[in-house]
Amino acid sequence: MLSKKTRYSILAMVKLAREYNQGPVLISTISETELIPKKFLESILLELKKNGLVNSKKGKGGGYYLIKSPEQVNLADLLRLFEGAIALLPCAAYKYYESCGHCKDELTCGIRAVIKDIRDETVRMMKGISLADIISRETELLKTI
Amino acid sequence: MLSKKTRYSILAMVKLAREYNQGPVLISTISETELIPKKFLESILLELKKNGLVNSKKGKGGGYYLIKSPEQVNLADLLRLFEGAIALLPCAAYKYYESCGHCKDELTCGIRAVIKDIRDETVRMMKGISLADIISRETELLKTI
DNA sequence: TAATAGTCTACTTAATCGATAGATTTTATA
DNA sequence: TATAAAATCTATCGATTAAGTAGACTATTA
Repeated sequence: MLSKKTRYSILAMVKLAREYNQGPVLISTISETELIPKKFLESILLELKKNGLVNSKKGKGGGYYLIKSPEQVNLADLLRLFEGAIALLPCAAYKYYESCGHCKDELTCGIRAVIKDIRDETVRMMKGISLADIISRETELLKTI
Repeated sequence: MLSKKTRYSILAMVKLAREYNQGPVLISTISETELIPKKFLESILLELKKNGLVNSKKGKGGGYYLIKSPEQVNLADLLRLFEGAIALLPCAAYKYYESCGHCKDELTCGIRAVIKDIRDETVRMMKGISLADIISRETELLKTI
């Protein structure tokens, strides 16, 4: 289950994607439309900025905006930022690898092997989902009503 | 990332699967071979028992053993027991559904839609992985050395 | 009737999550 | 150039959960 922090970051990024190329969006606007506690959102946006996903403008007319286009931001990058590894076990992780310390030999560990399979498929799927995909999915679903 | 509890439960279940039909296995044996703190393991095994995955025998010659065959126990069941929902968001969960409280309409929420896709595929994979699969995977890997 | 082995109740400790408060810095514009 | 608007920084807080421990109790079997 994703942490609130990760959820809020997805909500905020989708919101910024909807306003892409329409100037900066206020923290308080995001906070109000997405129902995210403002102070908490502030720290999330700062972290997103530190990691090069968004940029900000201070002062009047300021706010936050996407650096890359909605097509270029995928779920895998976003999740890794706040959740760390995508794999279910550290020994099966790619970017956050750690030994599990339980099996005798990692290379022949059956548990690691199957968890790695799951991770590979999950990462493949997540990399294939961009902010633009989420938005277009939304408009598709609206048509079906 | 899986909790220690879930990891230990997988390790313990795979161990019991290896000893399937060879009589009960002592808690202390599992604790020692799998490097799991004994007292912690006790509570995990009790929970597995309460949920009908294992059974136990008290007194001399006692211990724990699998109720179902290693082919019949899959990762999805095991994970759900200790982690709760497999989905990354409660609104995308099947067995542990909860509203997220952020979108206006769940049925047209793009985030929920893509997270649900990921969940469906994850569950499909996990259901396809049994304790027997993990063990046979291990023997396969041993051949490649 | 001992020894064995699982069961139950109750803590504890540390870490993490989610959130808030308030002071500070930067910037646009009137 | 003063002022209002916004982001930024520092600090802290309470609640919850994760992980693990201690010890008494109960059931079984040789």
